[in-house]
Amino acid sequence: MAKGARGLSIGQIAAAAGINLETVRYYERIGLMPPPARTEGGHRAYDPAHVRRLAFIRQARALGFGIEDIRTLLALAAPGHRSCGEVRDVAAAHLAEVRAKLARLARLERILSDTVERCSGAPTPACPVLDMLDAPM
Amino acid sequence: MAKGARGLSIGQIAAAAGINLETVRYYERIGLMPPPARTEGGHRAYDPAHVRRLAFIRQARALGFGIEDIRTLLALAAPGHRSCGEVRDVAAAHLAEVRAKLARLARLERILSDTVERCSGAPTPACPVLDMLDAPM
DNA sequence: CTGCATCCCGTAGCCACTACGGGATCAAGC
DNA sequence: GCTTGATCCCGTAGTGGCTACGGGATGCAG
Repeated sequence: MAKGARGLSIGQIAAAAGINLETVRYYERIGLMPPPARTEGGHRAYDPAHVRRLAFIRQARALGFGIEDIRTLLALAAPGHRSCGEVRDVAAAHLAEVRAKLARLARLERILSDTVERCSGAPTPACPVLDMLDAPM
Repeated sequence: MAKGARGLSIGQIAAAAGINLETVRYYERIGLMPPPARTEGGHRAYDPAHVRRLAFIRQARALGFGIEDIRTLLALAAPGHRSCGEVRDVAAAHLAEVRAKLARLARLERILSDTVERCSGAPTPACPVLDMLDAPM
């Protein structure tokens, strides 16, 4: 064996991908990361393909994709299977969810902001926040 | 006993407040709702004060307040303890969190929307979505 | 070869519910 | 009074996506 047979430790790929070490083990448990080779002593030994996959997962998580979506995306990203249409469908569905959450949060922001502002403003006798919570939407 | 000693069933207050029945029992388990009186057979018998409290909780949840915040708000809303300043602090802190989430979601929306749009547009050879997931932020 | 960093694994906790299941109780109709 | 069907009882487990903990085994530098 000349050299390259060693592989990266879990701590190393975790650091490389900017992911918590325990999260990497979690991804393996749920089948999102394939089980890597092991050293004689039982420690995980990863290769660069694992790092790329982990970076892909991190990126997808950062964009808010759920684990199941990522599972699908990883399958669709496999070489020879690059069906951009299906990928777009997954991304578009996720985008729709993001937009729904965005709209809901914007509504909340408006209500809370209005109410809190009224709180610091005019010297009303009652508490605007509590009033809002007592009144039905 | 003339009449009013009966009380509402859990199903009735749940429906009245628009909350899942099992959620009401959950709120009682975690101490957010006080334990109501019981019938001889052990069924919960609520009074109107419970309904008001539950409506308050529902409103606060709809505005995105967490359970611990609601616990605080309920204490601050107790008669004789109406300190609007503290209430405003809780609401303002929550508003800040909402704004942070909003900003993050807006970023995601922009990225996803740009990428998905590029997908349906020009006849590029590769998949823009997968490209984005492969590339670091 | 010693010492310390790292890694092993399983389990439990987080939040705010939701679901399930087998039995008890309630209210209304006859 | 009795039957029937709706409702309610309680405890437990599952959801998503991790994160934390603990006690022991390994890896590697000096």
